[in-house]
Amino acid sequence: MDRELLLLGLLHQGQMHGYKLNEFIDKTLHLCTDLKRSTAYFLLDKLAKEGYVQVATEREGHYPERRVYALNPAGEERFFALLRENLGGYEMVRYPGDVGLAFLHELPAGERVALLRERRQRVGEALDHLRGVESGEGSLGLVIERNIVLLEAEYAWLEGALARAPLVEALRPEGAEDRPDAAK
Amino acid sequence: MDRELLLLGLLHQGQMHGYKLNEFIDKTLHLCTDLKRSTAYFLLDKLAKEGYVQVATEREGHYPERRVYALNPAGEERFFALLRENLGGYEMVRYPGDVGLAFLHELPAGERVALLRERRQRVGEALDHLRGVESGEGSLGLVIERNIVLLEAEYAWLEGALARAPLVEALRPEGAEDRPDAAK
DNA sequence: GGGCGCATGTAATGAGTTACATGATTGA
DNA sequence: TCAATCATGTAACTCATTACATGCGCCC
Repeated sequence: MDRELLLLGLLHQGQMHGYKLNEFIDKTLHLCTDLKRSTAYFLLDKLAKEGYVQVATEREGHYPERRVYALNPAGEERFFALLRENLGGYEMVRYPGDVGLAFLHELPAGERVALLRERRQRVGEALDHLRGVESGEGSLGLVIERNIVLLEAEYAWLEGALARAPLVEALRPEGAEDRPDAAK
Repeated sequence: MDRELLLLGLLHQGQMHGYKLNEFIDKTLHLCTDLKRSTAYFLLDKLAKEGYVQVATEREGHYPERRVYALNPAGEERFFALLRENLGGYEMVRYPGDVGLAFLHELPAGERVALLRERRQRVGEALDHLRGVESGEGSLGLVIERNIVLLEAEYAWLEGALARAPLVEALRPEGAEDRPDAAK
């Protein structure tokens, strides 16, 4: 649903053809979505079928024909409905990294520290990258800011976890080997 | 892939049949996964076909037959491989809520504040819920802790955004109405 | 005797991705 | 002339979910 919100939102700023839209998403919105080209084309057609956008074909010079999508009143309404739903709610996100954490105690202390350090490194890289992105227009700055804050929290937590890493030793099931994989 | 890691990890603590496994996931692991019953059964069979787990059927009393899954050496190896991959890496998560934020400027200031407050409320509720969960055994405490930290960061950021909300006014495109939806 | 718990599955559906197909134009 | 850009799409596939089907045992 957030993908449709994204498309409706972009069209709300002004009509556009699919290619331009995809370009814009790839270049400046890769932060808040990973919507793929084919999916965008598909969803645009879907939105057209559902009566939220009007389609017109145009051509410039001898380039291939373009399908230009524009929001109609129903689409406008839908946009604001989805926007309000999105902003007013919060759905808990699942971090795949949590699964690994849940089994951290299965590894020997040395490796635990090494792997968490590696993760911290990756988080640091992502953070550096994000800090290098300039905010652009609209509320995009908010999105960047929020992601930075969240990554910083992630980083800080990893720091703390690393500092306490040896203490987690106590959590290991008794009788566990120090190199469980080498036990073959 | 993290779903398979989860199953392998659970089986690493000891053999189990599907029903028990699902029960455990529903009861104590709903924090780090949303793996569904059918999916678990399916994946267990898949892991068996791929040669990572052995299956045996047993029955207790006159209850339905159970399929008991147990890790074999290949599965053990796979578990540690996936675990290392998971812990050592970090993949950027996409928050659906970011899409809404990216279009925040399309709403009148009053509504922006109201909606962000609502979101903050939801985050607060999730936080309260998480704080009430006791950590249990293994490294599960880490997962809970991390999720609390991240939610706190989310909450704090929303506080900040709310405090600055009127300032975002300047970001709105010139000529925008104050109630864009009512403009019909 | 009726409903819940035990225990496993299948079938249909959906959302999204990957890979592929097409064909003209522009620039090196 | 070779590659990249412009522009759109289809088909096959993966992954996961929902809903449904089954059937015995246990307890009230």
